[in-house]
Amino acid sequence: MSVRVRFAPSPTGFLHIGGLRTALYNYLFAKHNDGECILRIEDTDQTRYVESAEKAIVDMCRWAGFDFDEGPEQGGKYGPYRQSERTELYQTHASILIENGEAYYAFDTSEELDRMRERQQKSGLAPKYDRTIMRNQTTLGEDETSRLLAEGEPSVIRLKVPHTGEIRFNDLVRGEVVFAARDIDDQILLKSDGYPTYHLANIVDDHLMEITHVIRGEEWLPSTPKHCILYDAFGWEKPKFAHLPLLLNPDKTKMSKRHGDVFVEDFKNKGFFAEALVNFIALCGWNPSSDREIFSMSELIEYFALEKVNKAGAIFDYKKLEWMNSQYFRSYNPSDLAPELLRILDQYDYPKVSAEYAAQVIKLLRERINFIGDIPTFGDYMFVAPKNFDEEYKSKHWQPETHGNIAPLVGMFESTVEFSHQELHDIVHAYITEKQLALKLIIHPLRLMITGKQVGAGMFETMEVLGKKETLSRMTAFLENNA
RNA sequence: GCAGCGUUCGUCUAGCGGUUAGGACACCGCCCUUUCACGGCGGCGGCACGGGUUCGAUUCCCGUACGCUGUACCA
Repeated sequence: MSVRVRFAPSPTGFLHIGGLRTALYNYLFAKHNDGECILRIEDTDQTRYVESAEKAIVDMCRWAGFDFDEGPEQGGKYGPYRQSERTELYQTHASILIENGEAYYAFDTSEELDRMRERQQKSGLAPKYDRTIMRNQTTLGEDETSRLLAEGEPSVIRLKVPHTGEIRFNDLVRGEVVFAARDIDDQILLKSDGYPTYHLANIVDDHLMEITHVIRGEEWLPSTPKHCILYDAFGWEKPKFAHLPLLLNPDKTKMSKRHGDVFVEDFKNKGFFAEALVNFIALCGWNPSSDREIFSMSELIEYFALEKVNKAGAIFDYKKLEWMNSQYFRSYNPSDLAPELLRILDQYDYPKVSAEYAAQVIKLLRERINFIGDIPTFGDYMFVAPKNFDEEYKSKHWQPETHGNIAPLVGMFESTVEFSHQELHDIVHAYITEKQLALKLIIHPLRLMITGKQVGAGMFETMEVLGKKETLSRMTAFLENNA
């Protein structure tokens, strides 16, 4: 049987980075096994529904470099892929459970439930629906239940959990997991608004869509026994389960907005490359037992194995992500990145530059920064002549005799043919040899005059990219006004 | 509270009874050098604790501690 997995997000907002990792692991597992990865939208909570969320989720997965084989957009023979379009399915399946005696109607109001939980907590008991004292099919009897239903009394359908023995299942990440049946709650399956809860919808859909492996976050581990009971109640075969470790904040709590960026959009906007982000989150909780850090998507697919997924949660190390981004930054062809730099440059007041020039600037500066988006600020002087000059740098390297040492160079640079870094290098070295000067007496003043800053790429390379005209104009202007 | 899960350098991790406990990020130092980086070299730094099992435990078992998640007519 072919592998079929699903990513089943709830469309309540932007895609969380942890959600992206869950989706990615599902995708990697599916592709590693030549199987299908399905997108299913779990929009059964009307109160939390966000219109644009579904598109945002799909867009971010595409940006990250993967897509789904079936889903609301692609379609497929197991559709529809939005749970809100499958409500009848859940209702008929809930009815089957009622008829089998595996589920029952309940009429309790939320106030009554609150009071029940309060009482239980006061007496030190775990809050749990007490089937024997509440207003439901078992306490009210069949006649009364039918009467209330006929009258349109608001009702829900609850799972009749067999409260003896234990529920055990094998988790592909954690091994055998055991729960005592007595601790499992009579979960609501169908809400009074007619929509299913996650638990019912999830099981019905996974079964009908022939999902073979349920790969989801660890937060679902405690409700998995309920799902097992449901599969049994329907008489269905269970899929294999794999619960992924959580992505954590630095304080080890579940990664959340309080501690900074958590949405994929945030990382995209911040300027991270999709490949770097994917590479990084793939390695948060999984490792192919290698000393390598950099993996392409196809390599991730090739090596991915659920057996190698870690059990413990992983703190999201932003610094390491930045490092990884810098690795990708340096590996790309500058020309391919030029259009993106041009787009970023549009937000600044600099004169327009060509794509070729942009590529040269990328090549020149990328080893010094982590983000392509840092270029306009770190390398502002590549786009506009400096207005301010680093005071500390100037006082350190511009001495009374510096003007005299530098001035002759203007003419020499003027007479170059190519203005290449090699040519500039040769000229300067010949000059300092003849004048018996240390290179630093020339190179730092040049950097100051031309860039205004004390940090940057190699000076001759910088001058070459800037070009003869611009370089000389900055030098003469500085000599006249600031020296 | 109850339940489940988890615990190797600060962080991500390798390890699946015998290793000088390996790599990466971060940090520190040195080298290179035209500043800053990159790169190279080196350093710092870890098996939560206590019992077993075993000739031998980071590794297997049981406790303890700590942490996390769950405990909704949310997913």
